[in-house]
Amino acid sequence: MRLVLARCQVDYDGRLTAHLPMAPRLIMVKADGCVAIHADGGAYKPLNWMNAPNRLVETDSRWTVTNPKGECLVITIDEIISDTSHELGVDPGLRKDGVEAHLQELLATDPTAIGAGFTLVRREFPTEIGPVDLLCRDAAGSAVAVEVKRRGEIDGVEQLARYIEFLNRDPNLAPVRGVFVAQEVKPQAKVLAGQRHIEWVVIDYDELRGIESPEPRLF
Amino acid sequence: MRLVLARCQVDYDGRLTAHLPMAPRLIMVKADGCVAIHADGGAYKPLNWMNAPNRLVETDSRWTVTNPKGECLVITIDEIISDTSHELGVDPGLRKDGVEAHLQELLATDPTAIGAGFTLVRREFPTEIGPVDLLCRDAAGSAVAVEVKRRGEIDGVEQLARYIEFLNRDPNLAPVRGVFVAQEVKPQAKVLAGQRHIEWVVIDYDELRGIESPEPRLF
DNA sequence: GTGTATATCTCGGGG
DNA sequence: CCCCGAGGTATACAC
Repeated sequence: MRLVLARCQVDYDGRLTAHLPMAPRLIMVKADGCVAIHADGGAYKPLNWMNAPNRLVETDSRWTVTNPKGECLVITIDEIISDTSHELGVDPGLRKDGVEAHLQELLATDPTAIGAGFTLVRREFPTEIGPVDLLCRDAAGSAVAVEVKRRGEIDGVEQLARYIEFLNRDPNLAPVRGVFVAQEVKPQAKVLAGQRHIEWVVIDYDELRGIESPEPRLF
Repeated sequence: MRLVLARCQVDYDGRLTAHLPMAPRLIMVKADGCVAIHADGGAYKPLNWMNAPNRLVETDSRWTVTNPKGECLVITIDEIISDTSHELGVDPGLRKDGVEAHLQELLATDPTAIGAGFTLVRREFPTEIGPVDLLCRDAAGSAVAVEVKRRGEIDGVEQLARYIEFLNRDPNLAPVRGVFVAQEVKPQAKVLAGQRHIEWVVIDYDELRGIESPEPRLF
């Protein structure tokens, strides 16, 4: 990883055009050739960047980064404050927990958290337009399509509505209920769900995890 | 901006839990207090990060970053390879051009670029499920909901269809036409638009800009 | 490669 | 403050 602190101006021309006036910034060049320009604020986003793969041509005062898609980043350097390189090696990678997949897994194990008497038919139940997260049967034996999200927004409701539309073509399933399950359901999503006759359930991830794998107790 | 190259292990507990095993990485601490951990690949995303505002407590071998939302990042440091700080000052900021907002603005100024005889009723016309980009009247006086995108994809058509569905409940507006406007409309979006009885128009951003603010000519 | 769904999305605007 | 939509979204994964 090469770290260059420099007073520089940056011009990007590609999916849009963008311009950064001359100022001191950090230029990061990583082992895979990608380039990012960071200001001294905002953890996440670089001001400008070019992802790998790309080609970096460097002269004294001008770096030109081009990629196969025809995008181009030009860094005009006024003054280099510091220029260092370090060998870091390949990162062993990140382990995550708590994402949607895990939520779906927990609900598959115990569908009663979605509705009393619910039983699981299948996870990732296939339809023509993609798999439904969970297909269940309710206490009365009716089919229920379940869409699981961490944050329930409007497009998730739309997605579930499409699945239900296709599932209802199967006479063995129709009529299919729809339940939208999330840790949080946005107001607009609730409105649209109402319109589409889709029910929604808010579940607590920590609680669900607690029920599924209760803390071992001494007594 | 402080740049620390170190062999470190990182544990995040907040919106999810995540773990990075011990390895050499770059730790970036910016002037606003935010922290980002970068590996030597992938321009854009840090492996782990904490956005401002937050509090950094530092001992020899352990940095603890906490924020008001209760998220927590712990960096366990095995060995510091390099630790430098630089004063960069506030960045003058990025100028962008070509984005959707500007497109919408141009079309609001001259809705005839969407359809002959079109007049603007309102930009960001509110509905229960969010604002429509433009509400117009066509030459015959019928209401037209317009969705503006840079790249017209399937979800943009869905979005417009939803708006129309809600607008049609208003007897002063119904029946509402829908026009999907973009610099480029993907084939799938065209197919769905056809199904939903939504028209689509491809507009040329440069041309539109030329019409709105023509180049001064010498003759 | 294209298309789809997710993200600790981030970021900015409007109520 | 929350809610919502855009992003040069990036990124992973299926087909």
